[in-house]
Amino acid sequence: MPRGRPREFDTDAAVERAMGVFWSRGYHGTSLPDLLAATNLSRGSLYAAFGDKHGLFLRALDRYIDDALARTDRELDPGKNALAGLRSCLVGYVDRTSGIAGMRGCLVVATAMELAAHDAEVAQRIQRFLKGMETRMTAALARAQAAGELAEGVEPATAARLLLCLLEGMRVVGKTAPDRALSQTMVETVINRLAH
Amino acid sequence: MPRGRPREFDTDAAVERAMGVFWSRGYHGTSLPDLLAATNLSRGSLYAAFGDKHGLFLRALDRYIDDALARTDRELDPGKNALAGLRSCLVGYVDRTSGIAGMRGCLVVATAMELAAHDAEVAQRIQRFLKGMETRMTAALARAQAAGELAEGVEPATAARLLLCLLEGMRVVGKTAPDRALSQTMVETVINRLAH
DNA sequence: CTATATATGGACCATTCGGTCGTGAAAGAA
DNA sequence: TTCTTTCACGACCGAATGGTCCATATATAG
Repeated sequence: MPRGRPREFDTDAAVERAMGVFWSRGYHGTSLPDLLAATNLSRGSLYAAFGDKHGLFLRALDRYIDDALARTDRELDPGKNALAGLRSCLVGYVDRTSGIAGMRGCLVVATAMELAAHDAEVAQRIQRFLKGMETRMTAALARAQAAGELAEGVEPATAARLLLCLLEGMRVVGKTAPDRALSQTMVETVINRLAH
Repeated sequence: MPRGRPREFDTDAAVERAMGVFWSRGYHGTSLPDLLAATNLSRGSLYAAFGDKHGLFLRALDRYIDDALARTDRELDPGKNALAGLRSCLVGYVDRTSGIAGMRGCLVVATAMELAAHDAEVAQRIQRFLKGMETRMTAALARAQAAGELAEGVEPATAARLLLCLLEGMRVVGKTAPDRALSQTMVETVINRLAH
């Protein structure tokens, strides 16, 4: 059994707060003082717990990706209707890419554009997220197809890639053009075209 | 008539080289020495010509956007068939988001994610690009519809927003998942669904 | 109690940041 | 020629960067 003073701060909470800072400022745009203020940690504690800025960033990115994939798993729960799940997934993105929420953007997309080309550890995580989303949507579309709910000639893999690009594109467009109504009808149109 | 030594360096060429650096490293990831090396300018010359780093960045961003919109104008030339123009536009994005080219990414998308939320001058330019792309595609779709080439129930404005999100999403996905074949069939599928 | 382990806060480090300035060379216009 | 303008080079600036270290306080285990 370990002796001595136990860890007093909540590591997960610190990661979550750091995630918020990286999310709104980007990796290079976030300074150590920014992170110290957000986490309420001292320099020594932060470096002892996470190694360095990059290590903390990876932790935050992992956290973000885990959350996003878990939410998608909930929305595309195989127990529920597949098409309804995809619809709620898309509608969720409409919410997250409209108005103020839309301007917050997406940590994965921002990180992909900022670091993926020069940072293999980051690139691998981005790939994990994108592949994860794509396979989940492919599976949901396949279930919809098996249930006879898909329109003629709709290939699950192809449609999943389309939805993936659509979702990530919404995050980009949502950064400055939060036209909620048009996004909403766009998503409905896509779903209606996919379904029969 | 002006007297004295004439300007010896090509301002536009310097902007273009700076654009390349910002493109691959991002705004915060690009240092003054990076820009000096890329442009072959001295510190004094660069500041005299562009004011500061931010000013040079805006010039580079404007240049990038102008180029992109001009290319789209060429592809969606009203003199040609509208649907064929849209197809070549999408195919061009497949090229630009696959393999090595895909990993280069897009300056507009990267800038939107990195700076748009905190920089009004940047946000306005991102909006100019997105609006410009959307209106051009809306117009092309309207021409296709007028020519009776569009499938039943396809609304130009809605479809244009869909294509806009699709294209920007391809830039994101292309950063790490350069699956050319799937992108290609996805684009073909979309066009075929749009057309009758 | 003592020993151990973990926190804090801040001093401190070398490096790099964006930005300013002055000197001197170079070249066209008068 | 002489004047004027623009360039390159590099020293220089204060501030901020990411990162290390240490003295101290505190709380638990033995």
